[in-house]
Amino acid sequence: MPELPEVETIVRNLREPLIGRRIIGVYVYWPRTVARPSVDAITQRLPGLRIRAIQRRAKYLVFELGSRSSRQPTDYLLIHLKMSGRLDVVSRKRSIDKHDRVIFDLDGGRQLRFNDTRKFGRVYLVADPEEVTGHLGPEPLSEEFTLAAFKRFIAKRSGRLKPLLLDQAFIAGIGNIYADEALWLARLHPLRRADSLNDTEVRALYRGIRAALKDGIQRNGASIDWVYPEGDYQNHFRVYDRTGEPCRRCKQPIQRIVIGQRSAHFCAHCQL
DNA sequence: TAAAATGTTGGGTA
DNA sequence: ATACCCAACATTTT
Repeated sequence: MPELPEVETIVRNLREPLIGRRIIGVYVYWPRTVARPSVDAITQRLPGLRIRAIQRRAKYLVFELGSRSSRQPTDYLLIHLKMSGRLDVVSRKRSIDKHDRVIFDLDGGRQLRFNDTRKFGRVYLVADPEEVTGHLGPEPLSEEFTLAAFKRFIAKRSGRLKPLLLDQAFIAGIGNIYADEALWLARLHPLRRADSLNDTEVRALYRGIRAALKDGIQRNGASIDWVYPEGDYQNHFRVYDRTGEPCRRCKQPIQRIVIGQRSAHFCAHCQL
């Protein structure tokens, strides 16, 4: 479900209740949710570790864990929510939900519950987050992601823009909503070829990507269903989920086509 | 009922 | 190596 802005919002909201808490137990209800090292390993290794910091890399949540003696090597718990993953901090007295997959029991009486209807989400316990995130492209909102850097990356590609934006090895964190929104902002058609863009269009795409993601974060992400309730960006979509509705620039109806097994929404009149 | 859903990966083809 | 298609993962909602 969530893309970069939603995960960023989730991370910001989890810091207050979780940082400083100690994990005292782990319960796994759907073993395949534990990607690595194994169910046995996480249930044995996590208890006793304290949550030192929570960061985001692309769509991954990265929990930095440490024990009391700070000389011990740090462990990292990574969580990818995929399509329907949710993280709830609740009292341990709360009844277990049908879709709770992994529960982290914390000191202080509360629990972090990884709830995931479709079971696509995964947790990883690793010594180095790069083991999981090493293949990802640059963070689009980082300082290193300059226009000059973007020009270098896109110069190596030739495919259609929509799948390219969804390619996490090209840029990390963009999903179906923000890809469509970025292309509308850039006035570029989702089927345009990366190697057909002139300098002005590359710059427009760079700005569109950053603007869409920043706008999403500012509005706490997008909430389309029960999975992620706290956002407001869904009320500001320009194209996503607006098939047939008027383009906010030219009033022509928004089109929906399928590209690479995913829906793409765009304005055929002002995206060329 | 069929289709679609904010995601990723692996296999096969060209 | 890159591009692109399909299937798989699994469940709920429209």
